[in-house]
Amino acid sequence: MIFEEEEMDDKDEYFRQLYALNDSSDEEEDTNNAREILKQSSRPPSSSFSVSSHSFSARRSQPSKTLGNISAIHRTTSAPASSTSVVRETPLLTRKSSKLRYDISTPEMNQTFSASTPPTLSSIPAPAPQRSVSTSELDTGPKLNMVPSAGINAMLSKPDERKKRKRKETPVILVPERERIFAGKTIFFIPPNDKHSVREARITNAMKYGATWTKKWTPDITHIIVDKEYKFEQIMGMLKPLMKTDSIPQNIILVNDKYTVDCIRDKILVDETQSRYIIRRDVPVTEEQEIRQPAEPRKALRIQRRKSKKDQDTPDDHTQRSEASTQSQHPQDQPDSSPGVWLPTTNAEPPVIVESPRERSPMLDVALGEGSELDTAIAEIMRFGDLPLDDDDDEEERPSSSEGNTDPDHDGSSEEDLRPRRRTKKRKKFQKQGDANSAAYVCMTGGTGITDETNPNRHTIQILEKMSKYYGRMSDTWRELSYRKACGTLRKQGVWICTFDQAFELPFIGERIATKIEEIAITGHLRRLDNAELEPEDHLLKLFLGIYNVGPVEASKFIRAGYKTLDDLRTKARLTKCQQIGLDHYDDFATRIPRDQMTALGEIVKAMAKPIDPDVNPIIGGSYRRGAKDSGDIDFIFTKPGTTHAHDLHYFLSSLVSRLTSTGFLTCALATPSHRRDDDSGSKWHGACVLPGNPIWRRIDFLLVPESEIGAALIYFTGDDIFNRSMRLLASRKNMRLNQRGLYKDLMRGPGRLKLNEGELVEGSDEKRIFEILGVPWKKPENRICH
DNA sequence: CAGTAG
DNA sequence: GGGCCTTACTG
DNA sequence: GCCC
Repeated sequence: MIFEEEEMDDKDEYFRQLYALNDSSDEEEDTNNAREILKQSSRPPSSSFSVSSHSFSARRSQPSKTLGNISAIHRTTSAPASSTSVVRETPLLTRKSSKLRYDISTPEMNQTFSASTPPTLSSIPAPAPQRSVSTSELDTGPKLNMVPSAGINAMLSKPDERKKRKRKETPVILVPERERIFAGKTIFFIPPNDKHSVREARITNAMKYGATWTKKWTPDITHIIVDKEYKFEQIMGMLKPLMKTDSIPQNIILVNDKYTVDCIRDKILVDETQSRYIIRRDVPVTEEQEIRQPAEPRKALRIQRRKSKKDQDTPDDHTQRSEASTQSQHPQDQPDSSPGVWLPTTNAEPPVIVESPRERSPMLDVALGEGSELDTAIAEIMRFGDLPLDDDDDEEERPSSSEGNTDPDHDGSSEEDLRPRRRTKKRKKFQKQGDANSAAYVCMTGGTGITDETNPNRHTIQILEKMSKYYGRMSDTWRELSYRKACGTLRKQGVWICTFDQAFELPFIGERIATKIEEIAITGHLRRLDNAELEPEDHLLKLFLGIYNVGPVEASKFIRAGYKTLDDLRTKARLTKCQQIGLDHYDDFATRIPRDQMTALGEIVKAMAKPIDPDVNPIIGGSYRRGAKDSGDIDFIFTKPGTTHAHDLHYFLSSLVSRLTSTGFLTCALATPSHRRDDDSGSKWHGACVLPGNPIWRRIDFLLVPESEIGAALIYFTGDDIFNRSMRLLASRKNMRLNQRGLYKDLMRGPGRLKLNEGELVEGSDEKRIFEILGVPWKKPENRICH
């Protein structure tokens, strides 16, 4: 499988070509594709909600930090396995190892990659690239075809420009032609991506042995290889929309993930009808039974938990109920119409797992360390798969796993295995010190810089965000908050979260949201939301809430008053001045500001500020500082060296406002420091502005910040608000207080965190110091996106 | 004070 | 069972 | 809704 010495020169180019192929099938595409599949499933397989990956929870619930799990890796690496000694799984191990910078025992591979593997951080997508994914792109998505040797030879003859492309994938090295057992075979993997390290290895291996890997449904598919956690019904739910038939064509071999491994081991296309390759069916359960068919005792607790609380909801219990009812579908609803053809033995018992040591279990654990470690860790996990592939044999590895613990918490390791599931895990994993559990503070982990465009969970996030907004409209503050936090968690995941178990393990995702995540992953949408947005009042609420200075209370009043349109409000409703403006420019304020316009607005203000006081330093905060590609409004922070009070800058603000107003840049004032309290509190100015040549009014905020408070102010006005709130909560748990002016210590709080004194100012001017003092790993603005 | 916004 | 950020401004 |  390794090239001869004389071929080495060409190898780089060969790799380059392969990389090109791999790259083109990167991230967004395959996850998108995967989702497309699910999305097209008009009706989720009834069993879908009972599918869970036990293996996953099993592995995930182990407290060890996989990234630090050296021993496990080595063990696997050095244990060639009895039954699987065949295939060289080295690519996987090598890949992991190189990423993790562990030395491993595969010299030739090492030499190939250790030097060229880019630093982990470089694999984080740039914050702002706007890579839009079009469906056409998907449809025409390149297909990896490693088969034609002529093409390969052609590739091999271009040794130049080898450095142009960054290597990010393990190259596929074809075995000698006669050994290519999969030559001419086109394989469709489920899930149709290589985001999971083990699946990736499987795909790579298959390609090494001549397979063509396709991510989209094509007529020439010969094999479908399914990850073992998928049940038959679930697969059919995914495939039917693709195939446009109710059954899998007879010429297609559908088998589980053992198949390719065995084929490669035996160097032959093994008999696919063996029971060990059969995709399991869901064991039918009665309605009364737990939806998630417990297959392991470990699950018992969760089941109990799921059953337990049937809510004390007030605002939306009707929908809650409907939601619950829709969930209890019966697996047997699912028509057994599914084809028997490809299933050699219908309803065969799940094959006994014979295999033992396979590829090492993927490192799915979100090792959320702290400090710079965090980003590295996140970068690491981003490469790994989205689904558990291993189970069964994971258990044994556990003890050793817990030793290679890179996590900051060294305490309480005793309880880990006793504590069932995530209680243990979440706490262990994120806990940092006694008083402040990091899991509760998003600010500890921040964002990853994974952009919306490339995030494998972006579709889920979109829907959950809609849920959040829906609850916001319903004035259900806390559910709104919960959903936003859950979105923040998902946003940080580099892998597609598509099962309940996966989701449930994550911070801020409880059973209810986890259930929804799975539903979204499988069906592509959320019935709860579909219903919610059908509510007639919701439409109006959404409409009225779009008005600046109209919140849930006002909007509800409008609705109760019988207003149906914005025109109704214009003509009939009594509005405040600000609301009037908000209404007049309803569409304007709803329009996002592209980043280049943000910059342009910034230049105008800066140009105006300069002559007033060249020492004043204008900073654009908000989402712009976080690197957003567009923003809802523009925030300016004005600070000046030597200042200690906002008052020191009042002259500047009034001059600036007056000048900008006279040029027509500022179009109105919405909230300005009225000196009703004549302390120097008036430090902010809200209004609207226009970019010359553009009629759209934009919301603009000015904030005066003395130099002594600039650090705290930057934090505050950079946000995002979830990040801020979490940071402040963390501060308060440490008997401190964080606001836009500074970080204060020795704060006394009474019952209900009631503030008893002001506390003593510890830091206000240095943004990083505030992070430090709070024990929060420094986050660049673009990594503070938490909602 | 409630409501809204940041 | 209770907390869930904190401050500023408006009317 | 999640977390303690």
